[in-house]
Amino acid sequence: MARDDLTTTSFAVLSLLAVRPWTTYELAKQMDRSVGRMFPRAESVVYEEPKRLVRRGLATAEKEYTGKRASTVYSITEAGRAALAEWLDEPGAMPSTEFEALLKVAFADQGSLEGLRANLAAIRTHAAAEVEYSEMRLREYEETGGPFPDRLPVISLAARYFHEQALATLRWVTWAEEATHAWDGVSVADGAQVAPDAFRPS
Amino acid sequence: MARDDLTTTSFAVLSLLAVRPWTTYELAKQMDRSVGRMFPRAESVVYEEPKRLVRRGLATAEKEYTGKRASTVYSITEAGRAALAEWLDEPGAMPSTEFEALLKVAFADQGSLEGLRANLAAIRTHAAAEVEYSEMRLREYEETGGPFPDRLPVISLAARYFHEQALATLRWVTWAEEATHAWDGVSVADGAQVAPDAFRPS
DNA sequence: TTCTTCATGTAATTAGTTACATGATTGA
DNA sequence: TCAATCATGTAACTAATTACATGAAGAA
Repeated sequence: MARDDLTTTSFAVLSLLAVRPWTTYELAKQMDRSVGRMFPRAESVVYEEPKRLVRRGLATAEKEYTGKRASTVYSITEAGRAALAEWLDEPGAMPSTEFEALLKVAFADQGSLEGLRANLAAIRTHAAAEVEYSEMRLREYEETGGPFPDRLPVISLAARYFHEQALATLRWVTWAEEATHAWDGVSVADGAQVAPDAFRPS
Repeated sequence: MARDDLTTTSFAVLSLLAVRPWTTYELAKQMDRSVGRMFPRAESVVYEEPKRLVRRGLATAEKEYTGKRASTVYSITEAGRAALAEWLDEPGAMPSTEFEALLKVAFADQGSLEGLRANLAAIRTHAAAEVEYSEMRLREYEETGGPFPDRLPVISLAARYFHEQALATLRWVTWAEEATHAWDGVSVADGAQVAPDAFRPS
């Protein structure tokens, strides 16, 4: 008897199913758009999860056809809603971040100044895009209410989190680029200095 | 012939070895203290990596004894420094975050108001601890220069990133708790509202 | 003497990734 | 007719986690 326990990924998919029924294809897109920002998962995983939920009785599958092309629509069951509510009642795991580019910044003194600058530039580009994206989403919510207007109270909480984080990263990288601007090298010996305001954030 | 490619984890360990030689035990501790914040890994992984580096010729191992108790000290080789410098020259991966508690906030309308509040409270506690911790670290760097004073220019860049992020999360959760304070329920029907300033960050 | 820290592993398991493959439908 | 999107998978692989186990040294 294969045990397959429900993971956070399972509940992420179940959460989406609680909003409305979706095909796996739609689910994969939607994971990317919404859930993917707090819990990114590969497409292939998202395709497997609904089946597991069906095996557990938390969802049902229904085949539909567009001409000859088949698609499976998954819906949440009452048992699914109960399991979801139970899961939601327990506080979740705190954030865990992987940030390779920042790791390279922290050990930039073992590399080159160009490497450090290239890394900071890449982070800046990404952060700027994130800010733009999150502001676009906030505008969309404000103007149209988004695809699920009745979910806006909770959605706006999460949306604002991403906006704050993106802004913080952009502020940081702006400061970091300025702080390293005068450097002639990557180590103290070669002309790297601690910024005067490094420990006294303005 | 087993191929074992170097992962970001490998380079994380190699980066530490570039600073000074360490035993696996020290490495595991240090990963937790420094690298672990941008690239968290389980202890057992950290115990395996140095061996892989030795196989690749990027590090050397030397046995030492404290009485009868053996420990292995790993050191970086010239080839190791070269490989590290090469890796540092390429921009690294952008941040990827898993945040289960926020996922629960985003779908709180499928649960209970108590669940949402408990989650926000847990996030607040964690964020406050993070702010405190990062400020303690910043103070330490300012006052003592930290364990590697010559690395301070790059270390202070990373340290300030964590501080900014922690502050941003704390600001957000403070706002979120206030925004949900007047709610009587978790859905619009039950008395959840979009905060007046949800889309206009002050 | 007892607890904590130092010190190093292994075994079992799995969630997840990457890459590939296939074919239908729709719109330009 | 061609590209993009819709729609769904599988195969191979592995990095990583959790949990357990052992024993020495030093401090209280």
